Amino acid sequence: MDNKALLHKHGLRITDTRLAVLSLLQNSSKALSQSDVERSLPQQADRVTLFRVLQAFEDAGLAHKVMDAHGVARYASCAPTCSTEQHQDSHAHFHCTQCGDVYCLEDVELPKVKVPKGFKQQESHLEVEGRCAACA
Amino acid sequence: MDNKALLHKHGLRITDTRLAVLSLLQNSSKALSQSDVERSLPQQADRVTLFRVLQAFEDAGLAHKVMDAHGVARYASCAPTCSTEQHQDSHAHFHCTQCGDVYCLEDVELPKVKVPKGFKQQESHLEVEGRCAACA
DNA sequence: CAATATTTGCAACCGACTTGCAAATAATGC
DNA sequence: GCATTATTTGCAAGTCGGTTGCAAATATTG
Repeated sequence: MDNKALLHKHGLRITDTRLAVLSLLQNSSKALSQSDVERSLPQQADRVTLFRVLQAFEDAGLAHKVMDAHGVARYASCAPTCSTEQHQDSHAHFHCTQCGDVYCLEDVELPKVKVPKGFKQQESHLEVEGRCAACA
Repeated sequence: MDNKALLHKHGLRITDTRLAVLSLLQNSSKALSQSDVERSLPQQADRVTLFRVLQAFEDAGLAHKVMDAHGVARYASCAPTCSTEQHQDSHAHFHCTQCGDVYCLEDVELPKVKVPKGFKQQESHLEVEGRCAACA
């Protein structure tokens, strides 16, 4: 399925910016921040637009958001099984504490955890911190 | 050991603000953001001072920092075994995606993870997301 | 109590995030 | 293809957390 169909399937209108951001995410090995996207985008687009595009992707289940070590949001394209209702996101992430880059790691089996009474568990991920190859 | 001695042991001068922030962290079941601290502090203190106090605590191994679901730094007092060189922080945290509160969970055994060549692993923690009792 | 090193408060700045609103544009039906 | 409608975009502007430089206040030491 091409990306136009993918956008349509998730109820989003097809625009140049959305198509470009979507392929950017799909072709990246790392999770990208909004300013990463802004810098790498072939065309130029307003920051607010990029903010809303990424937000729309997350809401639509096209991307998920992960906070980097500096508290900045980064986005990575979702597995095809993600939907609006249920993000499939139980993998592990590596966070470089120096440059802030976030990498998806191989899937690992996460331990089950007890939460206090009344708490609702949704998803969980393992966060590994350290230095990436470039910063180590 | 009282908190004055604790500060001294970690190489920090004893000030009213530091003592107050330290007990605040020790008596909280949740990790506190800088503005949480500012609001809960019996005395008033400049936000820059609180920023630096929390930063000093982290550097000294008196508190650790964890990012909440909104990318805001939150601090929790360290186990007595923490030091400047090595934070003991392999437990799990619960992040409420609505109010942003962060709770420490019981210790769990974390799975070992392979990281790409050249990457240096430092610490890792399990992040469980969902809604806390108040928000669910 | 004096000398010194640290800590504090203030002003000020940065970057990420966010909203309201009007203009531009994609989708829909004819 | 064209008009209508609902969405998306860009701009202005504001919020908030994080951060630094510097001078005044304060803790420690002898």
